[in-house]
Amino acid sequence: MPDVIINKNRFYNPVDYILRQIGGTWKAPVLWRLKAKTLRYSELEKDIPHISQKMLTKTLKELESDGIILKKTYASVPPRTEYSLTAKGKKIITLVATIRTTGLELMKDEGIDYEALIKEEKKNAVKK
Amino acid sequence: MPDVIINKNRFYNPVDYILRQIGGTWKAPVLWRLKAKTLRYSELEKDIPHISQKMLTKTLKELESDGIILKKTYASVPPRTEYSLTAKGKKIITLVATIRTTGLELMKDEGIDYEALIKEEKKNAVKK
DNA sequence: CAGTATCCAATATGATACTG
DNA sequence: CAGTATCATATTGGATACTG
Repeated sequence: MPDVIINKNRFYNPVDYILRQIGGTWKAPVLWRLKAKTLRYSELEKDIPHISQKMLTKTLKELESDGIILKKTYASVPPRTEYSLTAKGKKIITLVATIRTTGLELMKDEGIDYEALIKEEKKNAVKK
Repeated sequence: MPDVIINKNRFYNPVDYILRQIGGTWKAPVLWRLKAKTLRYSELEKDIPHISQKMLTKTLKELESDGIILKKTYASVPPRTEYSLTAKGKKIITLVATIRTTGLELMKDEGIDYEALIKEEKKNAVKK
């Protein structure tokens, strides 16, 4: 498999090319929440468990510079910023969904019904 | 999305669960070569560009401990070791193939025909 | 609200030398 | 042949304090 240079970056193969854009801990959680809607910085921060402010900022910057999300800033007071998927982002979210499905399957092989856990979580959130 | 603990490891979501097993630079290149055949350590090392001996060893260990590949050692002289995909590995290679396909598509969007590059490389290898 | 800046620990990767 | 061991660097991620 030959190397390829795209935008001054060297990739070893097509999987490398994808994983450098959506790999790591935080890309997928952000993209997943932007799947169907535009969200503000603070909404993403509130909705993604464990993410630090630094990692959210960094992740958003990289996704934007890779052309996967679009950032819109409104010069209101206080300032407002909204993030949404680009056309490329919409292609990529399909892949994320596939990875997620395989994850659910392999978890099931380990005896874990993850989607049931999500329902549980929602129920408890409502109770509160 | 709730956390999940599998084999003493905490995962944030199903994508995290998958990427911790096949993410990074070297998992996919190794798996891709084991897709249809059993290979020896030295064959993998020869066939994967840029990989260091240390990273190959580490990658093989992690894939084995995650139940994705099987290691067979033959006590001949000199010793021989063969690696192959497990049932779980075969499920995972399907996903790797999908990631690869998306990678090829996005590369094409950047104006790069990666599969043509592979053919070129093969031709040059034969000429030599 | 939407970030920067700084310090720190852990992990990923590479380079080189050595071994049962 | 199939690895270990060691040293070094870069990147990832967390914690905390600060800002237009």
